[in-house]
Amino acid sequence: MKKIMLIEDDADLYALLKYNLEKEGFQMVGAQTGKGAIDLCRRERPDLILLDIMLPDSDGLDICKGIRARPELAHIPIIFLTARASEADRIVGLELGANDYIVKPFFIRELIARIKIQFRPQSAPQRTLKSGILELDRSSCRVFRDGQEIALTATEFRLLEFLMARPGVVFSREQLLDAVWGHDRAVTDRTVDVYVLRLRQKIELDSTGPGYIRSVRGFGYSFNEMSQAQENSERLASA
Amino acid sequence: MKKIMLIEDDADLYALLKYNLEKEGFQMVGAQTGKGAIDLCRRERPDLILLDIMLPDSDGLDICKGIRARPELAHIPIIFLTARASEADRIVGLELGANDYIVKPFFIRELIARIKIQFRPQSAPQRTLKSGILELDRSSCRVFRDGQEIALTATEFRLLEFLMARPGVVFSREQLLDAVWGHDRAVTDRTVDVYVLRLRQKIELDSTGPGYIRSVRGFGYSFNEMSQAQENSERLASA
DNA sequence: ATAAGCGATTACAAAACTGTCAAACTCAGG
DNA sequence: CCTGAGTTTGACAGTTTTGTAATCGCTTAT
Repeated sequence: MKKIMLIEDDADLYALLKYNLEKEGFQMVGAQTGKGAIDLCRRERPDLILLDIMLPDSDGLDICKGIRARPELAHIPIIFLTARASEADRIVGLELGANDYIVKPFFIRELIARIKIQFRPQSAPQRTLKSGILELDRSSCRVFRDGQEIALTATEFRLLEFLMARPGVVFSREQLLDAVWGHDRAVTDRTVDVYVLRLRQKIELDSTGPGYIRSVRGFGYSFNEMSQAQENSERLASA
Repeated sequence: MKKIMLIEDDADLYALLKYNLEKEGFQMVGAQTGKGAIDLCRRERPDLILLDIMLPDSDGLDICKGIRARPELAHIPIIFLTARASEADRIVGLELGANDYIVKPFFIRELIARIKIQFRPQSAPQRTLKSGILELDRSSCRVFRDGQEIALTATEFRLLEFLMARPGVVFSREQLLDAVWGHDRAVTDRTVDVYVLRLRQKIELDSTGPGYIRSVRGFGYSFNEMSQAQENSERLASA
């Protein structure tokens, strides 16, 4: 459960937000004053801070700055809630390290949606390609079969990566040369055959039956799409 | 340099945004139509998408859904630009996976600030990086192996810092030059080899077997991810 | 059945890559 | 101005990777 710290001096708005956000499943802690907000933060370690800019005793912008300056708190997302709608106010707020800036009056449901965005795991760009027990990790340039690393050369890796990223699609030798070797390269298309062979020798479990790479007579090659059933049976075969 | 894709049918607004964002240092690509936006995305691989919701030929919400549905594009942040200001519209947009929702008319500078938020590294950089008995302290610019300080030069330190902060990820010599030496620097990529050599001489325990820095033939170098088991055995070996 | 066409396989020489070394260069401080 | 640490380049050798040609073997069409 996520813990949200709410710093807001208007008692009505404070209560309204507390009620609605608790109903949404958040754990709320907070203060109606800016004094000691950073210490409170250090004690409570909230997952997000909702911060009013105009507080009676201190400036929300200063609190934001203070939080961003402490390494142990700096990562906490901050959302400003404020009536200051001028361009300058917005820019300052956002450039001070806030993650969002919501102008009063606002819709509660929009606030909730924007809070959830902060908690949304921003999915990393697809790191790994998987098919059955075969796994290709783009960032580390490694390939695993059933958890065991398979050593591939750079060209082999790029070819496999290209095909695995587009399962089922058939590519001519020329297309593969363009994609993997580069448009300018002057390379015989028979070269592709050799690399497909080398890949097969390294990644296929056995030479009987259809494997990962499919030859399409007269057209080229493709990476075999695997149905769930096939994937399962293969996983068994390797065990 | 970050690449932004702008999909906006209003020619005036399109030109205005293109001009201002290019001035801000972003590389702009775009379309004034929603048709084929996803294909364009796949080709261009932008780092962020600015998306008008009301397009003459298609719905921005559908485009957003389509992008979130493709694994290779799903990670790209999307900011909606729209005149639809109703609560329902905002909620739908945000819950569809958009990262921000800006209502027209808006301030260009606010848009820029909100774009920069998307590019901001979300988690605070760690003060110290550790891997096995190797420890790098960013604030004091020092490196320790098993508590014992290792003297590194500034460039050696930056290279090690860059690699240690991204364990397992392979970088080409060119990427390393960009990151450690700076984009402008005119330096041969053989320089990287020499620094890797020197780093290895300084930080590796012995020259047998794989150490901290992995050479990936044909690609570049990476810092070896260490499993807990490896870390422990290494700690023993050094004791 | 036969020939033609195409993919699979093998072997080999050329090219590329990395680790290493030593020399040249830069630049700040004494 | 000299010195020395830090940086960069070029060269070299050992190894791996790469592309090609030649051959084999299967499939298809005649």
